[in-house]
Amino acid sequence: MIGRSIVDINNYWPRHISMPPFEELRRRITGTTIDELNRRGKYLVFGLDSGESLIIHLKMTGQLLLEQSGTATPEHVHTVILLSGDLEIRFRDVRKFGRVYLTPDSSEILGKLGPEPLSTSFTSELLHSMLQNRRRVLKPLMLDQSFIAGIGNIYADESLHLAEIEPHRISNTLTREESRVLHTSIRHILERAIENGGATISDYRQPDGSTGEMQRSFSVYGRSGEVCYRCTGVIERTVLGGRSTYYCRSCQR
DNA sequence: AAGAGACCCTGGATGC
DNA sequence: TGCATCCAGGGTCTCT
Repeated sequence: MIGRSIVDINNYWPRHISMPPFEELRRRITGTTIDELNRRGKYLVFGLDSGESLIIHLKMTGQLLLEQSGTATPEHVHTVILLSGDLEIRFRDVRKFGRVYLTPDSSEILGKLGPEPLSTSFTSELLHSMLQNRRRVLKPLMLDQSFIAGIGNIYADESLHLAEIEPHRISNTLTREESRVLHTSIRHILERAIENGGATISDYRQPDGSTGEMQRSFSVYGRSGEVCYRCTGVIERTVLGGRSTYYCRSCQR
């Protein structure tokens, strides 16, 4: 996509476009060229030669498909960005939770995000001090994108299990050693998830259409009633912060 | 400050 | 087979 110009944009589900209003967004991106592609947390950032950023969040079921114009369009494509060279970016999104933003200042959208967990500046000491400065239930805090950017429900549970830490723990009760282990675990799980092409439970696909394989490596997610791989405990499901939470009561403390 | 619950949506799985 | 209910990888908003 880099180097291609944006010829036009079509939208069939108005709420997909978060800001600005669609016709204004259309006017401002038509004729621009995609200079760079970046990611921040769970947001995809298209840097345009106009200086503006086109930002997309896929939420639960969003997919970006780069395909030739004129080819069969799958169901649930709500926004299409037409590129030079008869290519188009099709934003397919069954549940319609995804969003598109255009802004001259990407910090307007990304400014509230916490640190990138895989960056060198995200150290164990930083995580520990961040945890000490809050008094919140740990698992929902890990899902708070303004605390750390990019951790989702699956990887929060998997990280906590690897770290042998109970998801209901209050953040400022973690010892320095526990913070260190959690830090290592988060990084380990995210790196393995990337290596494995993400987790396909139902909708997620890699850019080439293939499924991810990380779901094969789940230790707790979706395993309620099954035996823990590390001890003799049984994985339980509970709800924390409104989200399914899987953990082993006997080895996560 | 932080937690609970509603809400945004569609579709698949399960139970009766 | 049909219908109701629950659940889902995310995130925002209101109320308390």
